[in-house]
Amino acid sequence: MGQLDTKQRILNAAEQLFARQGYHATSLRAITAAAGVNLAAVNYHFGGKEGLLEAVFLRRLEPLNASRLEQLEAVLSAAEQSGRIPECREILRTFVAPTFRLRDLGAEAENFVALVGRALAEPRGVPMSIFVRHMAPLLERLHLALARSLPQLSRETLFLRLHFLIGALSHIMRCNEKCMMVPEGIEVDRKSEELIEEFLDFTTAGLEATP
Amino acid sequence: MGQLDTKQRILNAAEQLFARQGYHATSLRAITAAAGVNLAAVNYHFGGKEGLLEAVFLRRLEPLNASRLEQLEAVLSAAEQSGRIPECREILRTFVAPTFRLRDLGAEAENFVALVGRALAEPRGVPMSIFVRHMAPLLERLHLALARSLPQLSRETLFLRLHFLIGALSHIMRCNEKCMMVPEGIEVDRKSEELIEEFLDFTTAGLEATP
DNA sequence: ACACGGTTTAAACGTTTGTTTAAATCATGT
DNA sequence: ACATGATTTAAACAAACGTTTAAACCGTGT
Repeated sequence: MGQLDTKQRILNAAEQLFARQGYHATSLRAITAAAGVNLAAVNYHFGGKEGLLEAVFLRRLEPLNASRLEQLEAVLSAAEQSGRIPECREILRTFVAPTFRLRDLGAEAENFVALVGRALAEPRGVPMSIFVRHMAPLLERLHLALARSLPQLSRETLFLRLHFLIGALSHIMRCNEKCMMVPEGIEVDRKSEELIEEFLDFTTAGLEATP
Repeated sequence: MGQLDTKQRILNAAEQLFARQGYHATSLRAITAAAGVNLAAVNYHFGGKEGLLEAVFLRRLEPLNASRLEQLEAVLSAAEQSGRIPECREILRTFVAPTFRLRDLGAEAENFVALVGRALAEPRGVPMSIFVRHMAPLLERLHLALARSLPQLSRETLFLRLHFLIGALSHIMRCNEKCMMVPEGIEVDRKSEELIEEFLDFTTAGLEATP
């Protein structure tokens, strides 16, 4: 009990601080103080700062990617059974929707959303490499599915557009509140489902644009 | 001569290291060592690490934004004189093209491109706040111009889509080389002008999508 | 009651951080 | 040639970093 409790409290505190300040700018002392545990607990339970970051990622990324993969395969096989080419928008939805829906799981998960969004932007190194290691298989699967859904695009163009999409997604994910400079009197607190459709409007149009 | 030389060498080294490792992960000792100057020179010439970062930004951001603003006003007034509504793609081009063209100015400017791309992603704090301070006026101007060019969009939707665009831009700017995980045998070394058009294809289609 | 392995604790480890100091060096104008 | 102000230098500063240590603590099974 004590063990799980301590580990969980460290994970929660680290998730919040990593998301808000970044990996390098967050000290173990700040994390353990916020978690109310001893400084050495991080090295005892996670082997060090780097192991802690990986654990923070894994805790939520594993079920998230499992959900994404499951939905993707469902869309693909449903299309295949009815002899259709799967729609680009539906493929994207399997990747995008679980991400946005994380925000509805409470403030803790929202921190994770910002953290993931930031991992794609942090300098090459620890956070990026850890994240890529756990995302690469899913991304390759997605790339392949999109290539079949958009045969008119060259592989290079599709690859570029997929990265435009990833950039847009990671940016909007790390700007959960008023991080972005809103010009004046604009309400940006959309429901997650609305946000998903807004995002799909933009990105499917971009992906399907005639080259 | 000695002064300018020292300041310039510090700026170049800082630009490169900040871009590659991030602000917090780069030490003044690494910068001064790479620049071949004394450690104290940073505090003497720039007042500290934060002042150095601001100087790195300002050196290139000022002429860059001046160029962007000049082109934007040119497009707007040309459209107004001929009684047309300025095209969305041309408005975007004034903002996007000078950014991509920086990559043709040599490896040094390329580091700056990555640095700017990263500033939009770094944790809230020093780099982000410095960057926003120098970008806000231009972004408001751009937002206004797009609102006129896309009257069918609600202010909230336009605002969201503009952020999708900024996210895509900053992402592709910080992934200059093989930072992104390319699946297999895909050549992504596009010429800047090709990249601009690819980016405009994607983002104009996204912005103009029917809501 | 006792012993034992897992856990927590306080303290210290050696490094590295950004910044400061005071002396040395340089360039420049008279 | 000399004096003056700007620049560079080496050295040191306190503070904070991630990590390690050894002792104290805890619950559990015998």
